Amino acid sequence: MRRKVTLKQIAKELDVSISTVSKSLRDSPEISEDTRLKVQAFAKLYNYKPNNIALSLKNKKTKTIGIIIPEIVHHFFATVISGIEQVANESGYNVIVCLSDESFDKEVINMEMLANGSTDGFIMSLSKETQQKKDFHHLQEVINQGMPVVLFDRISNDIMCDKVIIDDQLAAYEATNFLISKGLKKIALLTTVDYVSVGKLRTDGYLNVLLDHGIEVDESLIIRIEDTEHCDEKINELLENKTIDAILAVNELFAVTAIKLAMSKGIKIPEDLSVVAFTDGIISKYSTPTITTISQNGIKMGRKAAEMLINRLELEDEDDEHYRTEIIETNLIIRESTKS
Amino acid sequence: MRRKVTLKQIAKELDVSISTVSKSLRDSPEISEDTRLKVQAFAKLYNYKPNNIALSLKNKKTKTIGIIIPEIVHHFFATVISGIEQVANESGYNVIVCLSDESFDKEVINMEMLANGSTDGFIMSLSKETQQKKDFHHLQEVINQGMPVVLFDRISNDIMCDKVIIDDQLAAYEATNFLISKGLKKIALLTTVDYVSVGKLRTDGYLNVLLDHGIEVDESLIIRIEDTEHCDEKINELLENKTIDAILAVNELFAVTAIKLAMSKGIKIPEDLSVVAFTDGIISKYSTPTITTISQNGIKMGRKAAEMLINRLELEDEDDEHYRTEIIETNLIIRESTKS
DNA sequence: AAACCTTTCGAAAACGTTTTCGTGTTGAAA
DNA sequence: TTTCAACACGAAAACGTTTTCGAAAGGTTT
Repeated sequence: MRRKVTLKQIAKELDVSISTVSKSLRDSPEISEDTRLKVQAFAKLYNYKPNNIALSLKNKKTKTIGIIIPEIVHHFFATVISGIEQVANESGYNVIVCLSDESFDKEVINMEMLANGSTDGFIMSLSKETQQKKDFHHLQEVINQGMPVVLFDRISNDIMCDKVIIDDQLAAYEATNFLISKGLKKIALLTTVDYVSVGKLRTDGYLNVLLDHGIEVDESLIIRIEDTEHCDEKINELLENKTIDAILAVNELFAVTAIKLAMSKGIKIPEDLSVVAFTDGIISKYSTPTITTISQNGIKMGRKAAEMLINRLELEDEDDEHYRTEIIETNLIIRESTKS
Repeated sequence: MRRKVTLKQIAKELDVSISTVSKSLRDSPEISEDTRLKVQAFAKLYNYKPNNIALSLKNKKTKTIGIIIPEIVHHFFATVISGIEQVANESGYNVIVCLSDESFDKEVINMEMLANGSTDGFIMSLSKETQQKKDFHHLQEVINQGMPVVLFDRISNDIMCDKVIIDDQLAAYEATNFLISKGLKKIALLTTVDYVSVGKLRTDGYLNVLLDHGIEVDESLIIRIEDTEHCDEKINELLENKTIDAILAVNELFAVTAIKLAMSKGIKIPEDLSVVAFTDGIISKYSTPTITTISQNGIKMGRKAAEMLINRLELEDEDDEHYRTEIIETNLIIRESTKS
């Protein structure tokens, strides 16, 4: 068990000062070639690598990005992390991941843990509970301390910081418009409860397009699903009591569940019922039929978020109070679940 | 912008020494109640929290676990991280995630980065390239330095450390046995190239069960798929040239692809062809038909790995050279893709 | 020989903690 | 009054770096 070697140990071995060793390894011109080479050779032999913690303490920079997301077992969030990690890696940053499990308290705890020196900044997506409570003091605190924060997907307009989102409202509008253009009129919406920011926006887009086409909104076609447990039940209710042409679902799970239930009732997809879902993930690509989706490029979202954060970290301009909101374009990926 | 307050600042404000402040906050009996309360009140007012980096440097412990996995956009790995994070969180540890992208070099770089003080130990799953090259010097180095390492899923017997796996061979044996018990004989195997440890083991299990039942092994029924690009092609070839009863696939993707291709050829599942897949993920649960799988509980695997690592970290027994290999039980989840 | 410059190195501070040890003050016991 | 313990606090080291500044040694210029 050969423990890591430090500058001090090298200095002692070679009978020089710590400063000399440090300078030698950083190729300082202050040091004669003789000693420089000697030190470098010795350091290489013992595989010296500077201690990151000591560097962090000295430089007041950790080269680490904190990511706080509701959950990781969710394809979209996994792709975002992947995107973040890509550009973080390119710039010599590490990422430390914390999960809030959709809990406000866990979000706060994690944030406070990481804020005490562990990271240089945050990239996060708000938990459901946080969005519901509208309590953002933990974010505000961190921002006030001068740590940059980038929010993505589940954001809040109450927080002044950089953001990266998709235009949920527009995407919902266009997707619904696509269905209407196929001659479909009775379009149901499977969405979440309104306090989830993206659910609300997608619902708004759906409502707007109906309005613009002079289609009367039938509130009973809008199903707000709180938790996935009651998903089946509520969708069943819809399918049995209403005759509908099409479904817009705010996520893959709602869509695939609806398709399965419909097919089991003898409803043909897409002949009798067209389905479009948000979030282009694994399920849509591999289910039968494959599902037409609104792509929500998580990789790109993660990359952009990381770029914005690192940009702010490297810019020592301190307080550039000009926050940006980047919008990642979506596009409709047409597959088998919609009429052609 | 109110920066974080330090002991030194509090000491200056209150006109006491740094030590007094530190001791007061840690409720040391050395300090009089007067000053103790005064300091604590002041600290609370300014929301003092000790700096993690400074603590790490002092204690030579970071309370951070390094996770290095091939990729995160993969349901199984995401669940493992989730499991790790659960117990890490319970014990006050953070996790820092690095992705190797199946590349040996990235694995080495990430490991060296984290090994220089950033983490107390590692939990990892080897990249394909690493398993192919059989070069584990980076792992050995870290272990020699006294940092504990726990390998999961993609492991190597050449490395002496704690491990947590499923019994791939047994699971493959039992799954194939299940197919045979349904009267199926011509069972194809969709597997990976042999250097992927789990692929090899699953193949072995498949071979053993055929041997035990006196079924002749038809090498042309064993399809070794290197990259997912040629997946379709190779499976098509199999379906067209051979008549088979059943398929055992070493992952969900191979299984769902095979099912789709088979159905497009008019082959009925499960009447004409039964399919069993390794890794119980999202796809199997939501595809049509749903797929019978061998559950590989990622959460449990992650939890166990984290427990083993933290155990070693907290045990200051130093070198307990007695390494364990934990086996997570699997079970067959029977769904629609197999005959009943 | 005096003054000065260059080269080469070391001492020390700094980052923010914790902890050991020393020390001054007070009160009580001798 | 002296002695001693208890109490309350501060100085300093330590963790591992980097960097500023000072200084010794040697050589060069007047």
